[in-house]
Amino acid sequence: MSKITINDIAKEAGVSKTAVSFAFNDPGQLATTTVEHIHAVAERLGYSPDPIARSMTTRRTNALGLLLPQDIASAMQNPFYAQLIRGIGHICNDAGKTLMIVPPLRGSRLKAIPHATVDGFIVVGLEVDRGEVVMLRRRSVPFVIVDSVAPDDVPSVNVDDRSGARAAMRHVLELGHRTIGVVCIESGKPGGRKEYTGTLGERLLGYCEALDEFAISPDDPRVCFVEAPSSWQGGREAFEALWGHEHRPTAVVAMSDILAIGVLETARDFGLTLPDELSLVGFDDLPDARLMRPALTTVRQPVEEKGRLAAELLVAAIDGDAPVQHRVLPTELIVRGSVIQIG
Amino acid sequence: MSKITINDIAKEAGVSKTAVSFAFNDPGQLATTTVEHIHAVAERLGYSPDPIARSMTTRRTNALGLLLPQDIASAMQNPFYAQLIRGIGHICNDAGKTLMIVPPLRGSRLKAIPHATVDGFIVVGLEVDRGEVVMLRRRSVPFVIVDSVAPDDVPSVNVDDRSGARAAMRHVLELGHRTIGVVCIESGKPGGRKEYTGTLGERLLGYCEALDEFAISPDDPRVCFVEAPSSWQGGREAFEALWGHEHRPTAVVAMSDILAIGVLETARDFGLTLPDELSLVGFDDLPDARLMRPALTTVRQPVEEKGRLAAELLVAAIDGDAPVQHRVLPTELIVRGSVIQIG
DNA sequence: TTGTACGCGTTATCAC
DNA sequence: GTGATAACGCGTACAA
Repeated sequence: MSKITINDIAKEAGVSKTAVSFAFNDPGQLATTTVEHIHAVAERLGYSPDPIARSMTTRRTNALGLLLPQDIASAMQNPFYAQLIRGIGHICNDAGKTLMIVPPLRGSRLKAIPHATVDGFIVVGLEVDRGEVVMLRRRSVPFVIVDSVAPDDVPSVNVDDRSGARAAMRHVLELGHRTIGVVCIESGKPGGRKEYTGTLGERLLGYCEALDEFAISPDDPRVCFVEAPSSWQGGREAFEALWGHEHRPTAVVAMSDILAIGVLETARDFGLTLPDELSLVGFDDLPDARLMRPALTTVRQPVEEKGRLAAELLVAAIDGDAPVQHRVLPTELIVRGSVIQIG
Repeated sequence: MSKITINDIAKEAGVSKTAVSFAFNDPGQLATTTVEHIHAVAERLGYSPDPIARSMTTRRTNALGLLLPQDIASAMQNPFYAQLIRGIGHICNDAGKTLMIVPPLRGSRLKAIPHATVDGFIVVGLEVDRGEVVMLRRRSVPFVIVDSVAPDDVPSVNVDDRSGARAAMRHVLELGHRTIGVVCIESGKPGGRKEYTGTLGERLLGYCEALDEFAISPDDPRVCFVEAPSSWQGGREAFEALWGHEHRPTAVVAMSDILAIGVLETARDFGLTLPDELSLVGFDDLPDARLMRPALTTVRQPVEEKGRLAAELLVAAIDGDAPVQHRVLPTELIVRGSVIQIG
């Protein structure tokens, strides 16, 4: 029994394809008895309209795409994405959409873009070369950029990373720390942190501004920058690098909570007691941050709100009524127990 | 500048549609110069093949569907899904697939199934009535069932919930606890836990078997069952219910870690010290379980492996070479610090 | 209610 | 060996 199509139903019910279509999509156009008859036949034969064929003419899939910068497994390890997806999910729910997670295809986002059957994309972690933007334009589907500066005609959602980062570093400095490890998120680009742009650049700038307020140069030997992928494992690597460094830090400032968590766990493995022997501040305010012991002092960014807003803008763009918006959401330092006064 | 189609390219390049199609999909069929010419034109005009039109003929979307029992936002609050998705993600990565998250549409999974443009579904949290199975058959796409008993001809992945649950309850009993709160996952069905089937039923059975080993009836007044949705919030409700109960438990056994976490946090809000004043055991072994203080004693189920396996089976089914498999993965009690000896 | 054109590619089959 | 012609997939939309 191969696939039942609308033709099978039309034939069996003795009506036209159009009638069958109406019976499912706009029953008001047909006599009640006809509708019932068609439904009965469809039921009996086990007919279900092919969603692809439908999309072909409606030009709609009712799916939003989330274009990831990395494979799904890595992304899902980072609670940031779970939260972002939650935000997007609220809108999917309201708007009756599904969510397609689109990872790079054979290592390339450019390859992934042309294949996804979605009505539009939410793009996170845009790289500096921005080939994606070109490719997305080519697809001629709407898209929304998250956590990167966007072209004027492309909606975007960002947070005030710089202020948040500045507040985090300032807090550490105010509590007397001067030997500080800074864990940066690896950009994947050559040039390292000198070439940071977008979110990473803003956070780095914020850190440096705070250091500057305390008359500390980023090149001061007591301030040690390391880079690591934003993951638990990355945090482990970062701690190991910092701990092997000439000046062991009294405080670690991390660009993400997941990094901070990795640092914390590894520090513990090394026999350290926190926060007594090492202070720690993160960025993101994941749900875990509140649960950890010590509870993590961190910078809250409204990740869920970010997802929600991005999805809203995307749905609006898909529906056509889209005054392009560039939104910047606030960040906030959340002081918990992971940074102590010293000196 | 409306949408560029294959016809535009063919016309502009002075070739047939076929040639353009070949240039993209099977360049070997064409002379090198022709291919280059076509690519140049496509580049200049900004052509990108429409994935829907392509799917129309290939009958492939290269998307796996994950059919959720609840809306995306709720699901993503539960780390179980993040982990499951990680597992699926590994296979998506290897097989070059995307992952479509399909929540109920207007409250109904049955409505969601016909609309998703996917090559197959992974179905979690199947309800007892199983209308989904009928609808999925109608769609005539392959599907794999996770965490429910499946028809013989449908692949499935389950874990040995009963043994795990039995081990958890036995552990609590062995350490001397006799006044016990059991937090069950709400099935959403009338009849409550008496009507549990599948995963929930197995876990409940496991608990009861362990109680039986200690000659305790499930109806013993010292054993108090409550039901709550499997979420942080559900854990809160559960604790409040248990704490208002006549016999305040010395130990709480929860059907999921996320419930246990909610219980723990709420207990803390009530001023309790854990594990001294309340022992706690979960189920799942989420990453958080290890991080919490006290670290959570729980039953590990290989969630990620479950996702991976389900995706593997689905991909195999899609590709047609599918000897139907019913897999049951093992569970294991992980003893950490959240249950103490009493009496 | 129906007939029919149409959407946008893919893939035989066929001609040069 | 290269490339074109035309049928096909499965619904929807518009005129009749």
